[in-house]
Amino acid sequence: MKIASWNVNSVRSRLEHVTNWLQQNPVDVLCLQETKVVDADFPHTGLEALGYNIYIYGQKSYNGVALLSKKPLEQVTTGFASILPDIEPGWDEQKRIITGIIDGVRILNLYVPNGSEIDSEKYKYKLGWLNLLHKYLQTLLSTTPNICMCGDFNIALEDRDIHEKVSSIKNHIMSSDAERQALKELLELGFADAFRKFTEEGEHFSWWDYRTMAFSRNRGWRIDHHYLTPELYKKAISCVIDIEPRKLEKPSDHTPVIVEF
Amino acid sequence: MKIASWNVNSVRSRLEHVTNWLQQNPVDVLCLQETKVVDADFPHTGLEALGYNIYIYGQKSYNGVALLSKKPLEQVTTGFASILPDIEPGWDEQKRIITGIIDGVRILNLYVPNGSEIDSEKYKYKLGWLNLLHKYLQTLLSTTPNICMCGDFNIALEDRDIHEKVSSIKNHIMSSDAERQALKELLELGFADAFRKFTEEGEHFSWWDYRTMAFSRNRGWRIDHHYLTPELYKKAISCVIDIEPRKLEKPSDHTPVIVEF
DNA sequence: GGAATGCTTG
DNA sequence: CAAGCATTCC
Repeated sequence: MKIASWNVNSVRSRLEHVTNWLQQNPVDVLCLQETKVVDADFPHTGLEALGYNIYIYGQKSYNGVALLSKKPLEQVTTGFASILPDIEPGWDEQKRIITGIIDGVRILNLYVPNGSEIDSEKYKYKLGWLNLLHKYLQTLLSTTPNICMCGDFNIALEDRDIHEKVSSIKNHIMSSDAERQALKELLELGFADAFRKFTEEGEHFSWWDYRTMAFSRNRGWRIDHHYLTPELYKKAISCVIDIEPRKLEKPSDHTPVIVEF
Repeated sequence: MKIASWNVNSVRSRLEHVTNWLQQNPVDVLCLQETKVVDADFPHTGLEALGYNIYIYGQKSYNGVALLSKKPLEQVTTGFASILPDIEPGWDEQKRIITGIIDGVRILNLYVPNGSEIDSEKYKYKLGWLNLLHKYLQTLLSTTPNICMCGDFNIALEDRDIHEKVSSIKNHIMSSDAERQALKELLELGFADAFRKFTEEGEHFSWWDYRTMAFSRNRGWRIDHHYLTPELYKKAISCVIDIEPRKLEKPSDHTPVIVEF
């Protein structure tokens, strides 16, 4: 089974890239982030024509996630509150989580907040969001032990996940201690990085800023991840970053990552 | 010699259409209107690669005209004031006129004001502008008797230049009596419509509103013209509208018109 | 840098 | 409907 994750930075702007990529890469499930569209306006046509079932959780302008799956997914739920009914309302105003089950495997598609700048309000929101995700995962694990948690984490866990020029900067957003610590604590629930099962060296990235020719200089960050529970991690046979879509005209700033197990 | 006129509705948005069209249609001179760009930002590259000399008279956001010519043009001048130094300042704030000479023929490239609505301030500006153009032409004719005056006139001179659905409406902008009269008075200086030398029937248009599917219904207007002084008119061997560019993705609302003499 | 919104123009 | 602009976000 192949599960891909791709922050498309507007599914409507990227529709042709996504459909072309799926024709070349007919993965079982594609997890999209930053769809930036309300559900009523999601571009079903074209994706459904390729044989995908579509599950969406979107909003206007920002955020938004979607699951595309060849086989219908079971138990699709969106937001935190469906799993954690007692949380403060407001946490689901930003549409960032969608999950469903395929062949007994829970696919969890995340768009973790970016955080803007260290110590900003958005940074605090990011840490609070990750804290809530911790509880959310505990609940999920109690019923579905096999989870593929993937998406745009907006966190590079290690310095080798960041290009040389920036990996030395202390406390950059997406690599600050508090964010990394919060992510590590999630992973200690029993998740391992599929990409690092197969590739130890650095200079492999999934996101390059649009500015300052970051892509042509390969000044990127690996912030899109697939984290697998033990049984799935054991079964994983590959995890690759496909940088081709980043080379196209008007690309997303992210490129797809694909795990196979 | 082939002289084309094309209101491109932003030369930056239409750059690929223009370069592709010029490769298929290597005219001697291409007159562009509504370039919508300041001279510093005009996209020289690509057009110069096709072997064109570029003469521009642009402004931010609105209007703007340009001449592209295989051979260098002589005596290129822009605006009214270069020819009519005594006019009130202000008439050249909107960049709508550029002219130059090739093989003894003066090419005059115009973007006549649209006028918005009958009796509006913009309508009065249009009539004032045409009145000034009259004086401008008298001066030009005294030194260069062979003139190809072309561009977007924003006037359909006769009812056969407008699709059936609208040609009955009295006093529509672009076909009101005062505009037509102003244009006729210009032509009485000694200009004739190159297109009508070869084609008598209606239903030939050069502009279709983006709205209401005007192009697919062929609800257009013929408002882009080549008006020739007698000797050139005699020499004219064709004048055609090329509707192909209007069929492309993200087209201009106008399409090129080409005269050959 | 690119996509979103809301604005103005044609 | 499709340009432009200014603004916000990442």
